Amino acid sequence: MASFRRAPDFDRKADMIEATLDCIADVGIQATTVRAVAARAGVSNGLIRHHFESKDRLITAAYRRTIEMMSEPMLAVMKGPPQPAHARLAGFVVASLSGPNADPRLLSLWATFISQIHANPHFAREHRVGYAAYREATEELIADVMTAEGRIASVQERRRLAIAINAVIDGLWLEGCLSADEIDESLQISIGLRCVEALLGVDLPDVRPERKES
Amino acid sequence: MASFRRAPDFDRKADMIEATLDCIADVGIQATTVRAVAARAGVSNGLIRHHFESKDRLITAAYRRTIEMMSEPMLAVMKGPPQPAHARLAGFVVASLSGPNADPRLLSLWATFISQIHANPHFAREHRVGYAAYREATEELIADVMTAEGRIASVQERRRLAIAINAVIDGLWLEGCLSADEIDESLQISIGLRCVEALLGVDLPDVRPERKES
DNA sequence: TCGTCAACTATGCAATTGCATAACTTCTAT
DNA sequence: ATAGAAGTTATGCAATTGCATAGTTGACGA
Repeated sequence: MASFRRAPDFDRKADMIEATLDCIADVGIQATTVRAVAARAGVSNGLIRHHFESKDRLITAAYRRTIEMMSEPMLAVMKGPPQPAHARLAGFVVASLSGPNADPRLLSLWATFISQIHANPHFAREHRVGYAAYREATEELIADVMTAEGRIASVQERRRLAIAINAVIDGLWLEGCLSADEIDESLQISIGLRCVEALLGVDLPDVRPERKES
Repeated sequence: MASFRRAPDFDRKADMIEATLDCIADVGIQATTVRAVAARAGVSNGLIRHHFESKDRLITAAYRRTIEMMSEPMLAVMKGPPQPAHARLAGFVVASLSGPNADPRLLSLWATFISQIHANPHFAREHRVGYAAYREATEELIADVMTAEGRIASVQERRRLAIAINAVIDGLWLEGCLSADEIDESLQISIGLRCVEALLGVDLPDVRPERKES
């Protein structure tokens, strides 16, 4: 029979998940069949079934990976080098609206999963968990800024602000991805920063998006 | 053969589009087959093919209908009774975040189509046209407010503001629909109004969401 | 009344799809 | 070495799906 090479070092499961995401982003969820994913991953279709209990599990894994990608800016800010609170918040805004996050491909993926949230309990779970963590992190950022300002915000107030700020960032991200060819990225960023400043009643430092290492 | 009733009065094509939307919102785009739609519409599956050139056309028609629904608040404000500019803008914000627009079902539909925009040229077209009209209307609202304030905004400035305001509203809408059971609608509205005020540097009148006639 | 056209149903088919199964290959522990 | 476990391929099947086709029914003008 045909020969093959094993891939014990780099995880082939991750390859398949990546192929799934490519497939969904390129041709949509409907055309994302087990065979199509297998072809992209360069493996036989049987192998997918070997690594994933079912197609649904594969797609769910792809969703989890998407959430992971989208949470990266937040994680980078939270776990990065210590910074003043204001700079951290500004950095979060910038990272959310530029770099890998500003990719239309990511929007396609996100929209695909969001659209199925209420039709697929697995998705609903992944979403709930991911979003809660996201909002809590935002609340923490806000609380730090408030503390640095010498102000005190109640729990409700912090939550309200977190909702508002997340909404603004999400909306700008959405618009930026949807018309990536028309809308200037740095414009989105400055709008985002200005909105956050207005919502919190603070001044944020001018942060430039980091240049990616080539 | 089985008997049937003709429906010349009310448009059966619209019925099928509605059934398609129900189907997509309920069970997702993948489970939205011609047969499933036909069953929901209470017709034979052959009839769908009779009225629509292909399944793709049916889905595209459903997308157009969705855009139509989402544009309704804007249309209502633009074509409604004459109001002061500030009230019109406020009314637009409120209508966008409450009433039929705050329905999670609408989010599912929107996300479904958005996710396929770049995989389906028909969708891309529908989206581009619909969104351009939407942003232009927002720009008009903004220009009117500026005029009423005795201020003058350049074309670039108006466009920038329209992008920002649309982003804020979209983001709040998104968040509201995604966690409709956790987030208070009137809170979203007040956040939206406050953001718009901050972005434009104006005060908006306090507008309550209109009670729908029962 | 009757013919004719559009609305509508019923049925079938070729292609696709998720999944199962069996066979083969590589790796690793002993 | 060697056996067994795990990775991998190839193949097949039952179910589904979009679409085509043929036939049936109702509306309506002449």
